[in-house]
Amino acid sequence: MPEGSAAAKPIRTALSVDDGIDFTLIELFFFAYRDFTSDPDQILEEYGFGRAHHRVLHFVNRMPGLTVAELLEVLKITKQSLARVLKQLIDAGYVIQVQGPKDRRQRELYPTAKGRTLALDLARPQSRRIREALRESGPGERQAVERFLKAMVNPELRAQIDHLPGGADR
Amino acid sequence: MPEGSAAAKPIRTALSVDDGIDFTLIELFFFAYRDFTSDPDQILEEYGFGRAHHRVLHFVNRMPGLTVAELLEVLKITKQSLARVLKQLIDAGYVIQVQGPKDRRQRELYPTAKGRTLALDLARPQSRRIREALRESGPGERQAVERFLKAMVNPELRAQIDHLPGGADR
DNA sequence: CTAAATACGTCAATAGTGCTGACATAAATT
DNA sequence: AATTTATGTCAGCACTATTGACGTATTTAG
Repeated sequence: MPEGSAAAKPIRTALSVDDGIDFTLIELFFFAYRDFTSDPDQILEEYGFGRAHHRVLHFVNRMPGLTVAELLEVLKITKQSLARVLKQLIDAGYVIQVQGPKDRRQRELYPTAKGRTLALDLARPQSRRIREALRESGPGERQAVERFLKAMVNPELRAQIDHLPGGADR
Repeated sequence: MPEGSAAAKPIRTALSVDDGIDFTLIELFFFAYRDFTSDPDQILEEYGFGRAHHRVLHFVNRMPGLTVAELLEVLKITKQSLARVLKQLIDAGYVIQVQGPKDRRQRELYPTAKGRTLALDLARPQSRRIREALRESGPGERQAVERFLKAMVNPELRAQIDHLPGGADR
């Protein structure tokens, strides 16, 4: 028997749904998300920002006054990862920090008018894409998609999502 | 009037669905995709591989014999981005190159047995997550999700998706 | 048959985003 | 007064992606 890498033979048959894996949804999810994020990516490029800036700006607009620690919890990144991105958004005037009223160690994060505008500009094409994807589909389809996506999220995080304003609860 | 960044005031109201944007699905899509990719990420770490390796290995298994140019077309990345990742997969014995039978400049890419096994190991938890998300949902829900995700993909790319084996057509 | 185009590989530099570890400061808590 | 907490920051590293440039083998066109 050939041991090691010397004589590995090519497998010529394609992996398919017959192998018991849901490749259809796995791949659709990949392609759909890629195109979904390409909309804001184009706009961000003009500002010299990336996806990380988008996410921070998004949640600061959706949860104004959240603290740095809360933002880290939502994004599930480290404070060092957040630091650069947040500093750039603050320096460029899209986000402001306000000292916490009760605990003065905390920095509450708020969007500026400029930050609010950009957040909306970034969200609009994504919302449009969703709207068009749901056009000519019954009301049940939207509910089905919502239920599915929520069920794809780790259970521990679903509660967090429900607390967003006008968000996934309703 | 304050000009510039000096006196920007914090906006304290939250952006919500009332602003005409579908934040519900935007955020669900974000959280769902993040958790969806976290499953294989854990396995990849043990191998010293990243998401880029996963994508290459995935499509080589789904479309055995595809050329480098075709792979670039599917992934929409540059050959320089692919190079390192592909070389590592080849050196580690997960993928083999075979000279094209008609055009000898081409390199057809095939998985090895080892590559096939890893691809399946990576796909399994993702497929399981999808299956559980669709549990206790009627057959219409799956179809609704499939239609939605496909409609989220840029129109030019939908044809490509339909050509995957046992894939998004049927 | 020679010249141009094509498929692929590779070197070098850069950007964006994430990580760990270490250390500092101010404010709250014990 | 000592400790913990919330935040900031410095330094270094990893992964993935980019552009630009150049080289080689092979195919195609003139």
